[in-house]
Amino acid sequence: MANLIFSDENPSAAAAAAAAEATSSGGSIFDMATGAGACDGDTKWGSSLGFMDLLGIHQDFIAPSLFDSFQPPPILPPPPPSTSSEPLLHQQLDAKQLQALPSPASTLPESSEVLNNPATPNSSSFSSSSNEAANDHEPTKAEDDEEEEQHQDKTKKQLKPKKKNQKRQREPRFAFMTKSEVDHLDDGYRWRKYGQKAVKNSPFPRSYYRCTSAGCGVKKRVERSSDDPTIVVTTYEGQHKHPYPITPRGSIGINMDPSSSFGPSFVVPQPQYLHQQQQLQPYIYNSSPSLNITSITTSGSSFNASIPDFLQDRRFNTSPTSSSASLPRDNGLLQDIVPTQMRKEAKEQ
DNA sequence: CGATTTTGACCAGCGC
DNA sequence: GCGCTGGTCAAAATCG
Repeated sequence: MANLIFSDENPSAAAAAAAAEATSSGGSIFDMATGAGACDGDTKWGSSLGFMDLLGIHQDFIAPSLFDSFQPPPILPPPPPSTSSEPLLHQQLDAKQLQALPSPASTLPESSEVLNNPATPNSSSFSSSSNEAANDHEPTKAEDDEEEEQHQDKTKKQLKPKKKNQKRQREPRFAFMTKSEVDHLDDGYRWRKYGQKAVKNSPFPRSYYRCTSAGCGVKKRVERSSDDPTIVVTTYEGQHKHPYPITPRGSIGINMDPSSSFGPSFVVPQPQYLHQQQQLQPYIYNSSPSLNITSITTSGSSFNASIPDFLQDRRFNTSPTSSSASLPRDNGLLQDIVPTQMRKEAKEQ
């Protein structure tokens, strides 16, 4: 299996890298999803499966994993399990299996899709950026940035004073791919679209969204893979600092716990809710056609900081088929990194 | 009528 | 320095 580290600030490169790596490894990751009728084949992507479900987030799955060791902050208690609403989930692993995993890099999110037809794997591919995440090691700085950013929002409109001496600091990012017909995945938060740009070498535009909650600077970008239009690459930037929004559509795992406000709080929406929104297919990024793995990759010590709680909290897991035995050990991270040069070459071919 | 989306313009960063 | 590209702004249009 190939863990993919998306180059930090470049989610689009992430997608490209994913594609490139898949290509270079002989089989396209997209082939996996699209081939063989792509899982439920004619599934109505937009009908029911929750976004978080797609991420392999499993409500009642609390097997220990390496992620535990990366979890300083108290995490919100997972919403009540909803077994009936998670048809694609449940491949729980033995805790020992998890702990046997060599590194976070090869620690995989629970792969709900494994439960689907094995011949038609779905998957989601996660990645997190970490350069910027490293900056977050200084919470106060991050907070300052937030305030500054908010302030800028107001001042920009007037004279657009640009920071010249300091590079624009970005929030930690993480990106993942989801097989879906729906561009804008409903993750329970409310987003406002503030821009759209054509993507080079892609017929599909990239959309920019911002969390509508006051003071929350979380952004996300959504674009489709040019290689496989059914693949949506979503990149989150920043972390929500507010409880789950109460939407007209009902409460969704609202985090009412004040203690959670000290840190980023991605609260997992109730599956029931999500199921009403759309049905999406998690897309496993996996360079090995024979495996069915959802991977989450991070790099370095900023691992924790770069991954939103809603991801961390779910104890990402490996699928049975992706046990450590079938995975490269520590070299997984390195060997799977596709040099930019290689990616370019791959694309040119 | 407020919220959201659309869309062209603008700006910063980066590579050449 | 110049051009390209990504990211953002903001006015207008649209939606609910």
